[in-house]
Amino acid sequence: MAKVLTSKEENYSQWYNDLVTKADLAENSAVRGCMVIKPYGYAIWEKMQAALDKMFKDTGHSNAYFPLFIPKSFFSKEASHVEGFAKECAVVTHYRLKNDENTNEIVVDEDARLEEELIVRPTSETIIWNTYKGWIQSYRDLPILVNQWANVVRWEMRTRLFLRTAEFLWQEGHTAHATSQEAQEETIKMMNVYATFAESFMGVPVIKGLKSENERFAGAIETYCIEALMQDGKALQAGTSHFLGQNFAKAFDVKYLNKEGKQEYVWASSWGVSTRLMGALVMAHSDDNGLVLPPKLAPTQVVIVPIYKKDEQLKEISEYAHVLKANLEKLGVTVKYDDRDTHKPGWKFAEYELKGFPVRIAIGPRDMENKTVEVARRDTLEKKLYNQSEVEKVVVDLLSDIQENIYNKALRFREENTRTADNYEAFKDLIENKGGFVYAFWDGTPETEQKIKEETKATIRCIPLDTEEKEGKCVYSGKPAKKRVLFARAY
RNA sequence: CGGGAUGUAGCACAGUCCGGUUAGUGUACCUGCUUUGGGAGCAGGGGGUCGCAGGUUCGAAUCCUGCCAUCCCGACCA
Repeated sequence: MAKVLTSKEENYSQWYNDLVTKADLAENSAVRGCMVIKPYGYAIWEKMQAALDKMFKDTGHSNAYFPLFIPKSFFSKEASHVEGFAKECAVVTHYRLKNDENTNEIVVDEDARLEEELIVRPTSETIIWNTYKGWIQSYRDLPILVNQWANVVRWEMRTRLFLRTAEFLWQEGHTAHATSQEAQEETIKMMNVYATFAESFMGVPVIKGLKSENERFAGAIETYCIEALMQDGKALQAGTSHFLGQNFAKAFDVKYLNKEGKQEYVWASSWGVSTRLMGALVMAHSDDNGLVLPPKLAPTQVVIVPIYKKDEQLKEISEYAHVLKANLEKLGVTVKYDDRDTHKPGWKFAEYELKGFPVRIAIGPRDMENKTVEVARRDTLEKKLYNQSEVEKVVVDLLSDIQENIYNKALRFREENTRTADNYEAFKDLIENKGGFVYAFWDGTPETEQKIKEETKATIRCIPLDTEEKEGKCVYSGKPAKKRVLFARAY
């Protein structure tokens, strides 16, 4: 198992020191759990953004931007929504500072108190629906298919780097529809977009399903999700898509005139994924040598490292390396040629493995003599010699092979760690001693789910969409149950 | 906010129990020479409010009191 993100010591290891660091905001306060995303980490996020953004555009969505601040009154209009988020909100109360004459320190100017407090968005449903009210009059104005790339703040009691930070980057889609069916189709469509992204870009297999009532988004009728399994046997919610019904339309009085000339409330969906996905990427694929990035999301796919003793050797190698780099770039491959003289080849090998570069090409005097190069792949750490005449093709093929291989490896891991429990003793044993996903019958009540959570720390990750209904007995209560649901301990 | 642990150089730690030279090790950093096919070697060098405040003492990183912070486990959660 990879050493990443499993304990304190390892949390601060170099594994993700390249990606992120904790922000040192205050010496003496409750401010915690903020992260600085370093350039290399941000480059990965940009790759994710680009791929997701294209998928959103391809499904008819446009980007827009809404305010960071939400008036408290907007926030409290949807009852279960405000209840769900109330305990984790940052609140703006003042708009000015002043110099204190006595202490000569900068203090909050009490005269500049806001009449109505502003909430720093933990999610944007309220301010967006308040805005949609003005955009929608007729069925001709629908649907509205909008996405926003933004930061949000959730003042969690306990944070965890990448997975649950006080401030995080994400995208949130907010759509408005004329019919319930259309909104539900949108909800499922976006869940599928997320699943496709996770599997074909991140190389992380996911289970698609519905959240139980306990785990549902505050304000949603149904929450769809994708659940992934990390290498330490814990589950991670990787993305959610909510069918909001008419809850927000009613709260913000968003009605449209239908073809029959009748006023009707608008139907809604919202969906989001966050920088948590970077945590998923790290935890799903890393090994003891560091990150393993899927080629489709690696900021740089290939690194070329020259090996030389004399300057003339470097000059000769560099001439070839530049040609190789240009050839690969023509084929759409991103390449870095690292001819720094400040580090030795062995140091560079270790460094690029730590950073997860999918392919490394080493070229030395011996290669120049034999017209070969050494190609190493990150996922298996295999090294092979190839003729210089065939390298370009080899690399292109290798990149798609790596992409496929790391997905298959993660899929195999998930299959090996997915089990079924038919009684509570077996269930507890699996959760406690094996980890991973456990399928078990559930009677469908929140009470049972809560009891199981209290006793085992396992929660229902989702009610999977692709498993058949069949008669069974709840693993906890023994009452009749219709379906096996997916349990796991989760992040 | 409860339970536990920890705070010593950029990072990782030893020293604390049992007070006593100039606070140490690894790594990172700087200089020089030799090196370069898997994180080089040697020599020299810079870097410390020992978390903060108070107390005990001839003398405190070490003992006492208070405070602060961090991490892990819970409650909360993308």
